[in-house]
Amino acid sequence: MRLSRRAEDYLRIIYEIKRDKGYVRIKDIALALNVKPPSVTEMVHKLSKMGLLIYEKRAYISLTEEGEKIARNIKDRHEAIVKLLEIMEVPPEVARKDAHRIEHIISIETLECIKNFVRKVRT
Amino acid sequence: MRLSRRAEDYLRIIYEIKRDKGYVRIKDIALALNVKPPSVTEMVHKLSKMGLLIYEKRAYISLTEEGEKIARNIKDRHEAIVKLLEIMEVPPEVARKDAHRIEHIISIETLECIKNFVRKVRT
DNA sequence: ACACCAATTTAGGTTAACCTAATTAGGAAT
DNA sequence: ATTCCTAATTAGGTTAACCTAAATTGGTGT
Repeated sequence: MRLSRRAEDYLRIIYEIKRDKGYVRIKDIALALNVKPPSVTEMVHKLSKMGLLIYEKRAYISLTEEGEKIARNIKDRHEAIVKLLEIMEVPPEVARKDAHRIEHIISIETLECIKNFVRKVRT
Repeated sequence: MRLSRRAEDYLRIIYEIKRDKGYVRIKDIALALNVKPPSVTEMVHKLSKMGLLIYEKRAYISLTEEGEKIARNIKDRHEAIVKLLEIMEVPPEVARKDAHRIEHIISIETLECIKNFVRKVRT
């Protein structure tokens, strides 16, 4: 079954917090996504049930292989879009913000075209 | 108050149906957006309360100035994005589909940059 | 005038994602 | 051992956008 945009956000943020901080807790996610802890608990349970992360009550959170794969895929999309927006001279903070929204919704085909385009122009 | 993405979809579709067909009814919108009539009735009431369209029970639907302005703005965004994707050699149907999602979420700044870029490259 | 039909509305769900307020758990400090 | 604090959970809403099933309406044909 297809993941919701929001679920993808959670996975990406968990991946980034892990990378930057070494461990991930409910609070960190809530802070990063600007939501309240109960919302995080709820989503984390859902993702856990889907086999995308491991979570035991009041413990640290870690992504499964599957979950990490998805998170990295989203980041990949993100980076391609940011580069594209940079080429178009969008100011960096705006580019980051917009990329975070666009990353969830473009098709694979479009993503590939963007990557090619960036590669070509970038020489 | 800010419009939801979905509300923008309704406005754009109403605008297009009006242009192509001359009049707009609940059924037409339901068909175009692939939702059931009760959902349309509900949203149309909401948009009517917001002053974006005129609707009396079982009558035709028409946009107000304000509503039409928004609808045209969305279409404007759409076209800019489609052109951009075309430059990147995204197949037309894919471009249209992705543009419909992207049009709702990019910032004005990014939109302006896209327009400039398209203008520049297009020469 | 009546009966029928297609379009619409009403009534009453569902789901995803959020929230607040109140409770519980576990670790640190006295 | 008790207290305290922070983090997390539970319980119980809310909102937006959808749905199905049933009732209503307005126009058409006889």
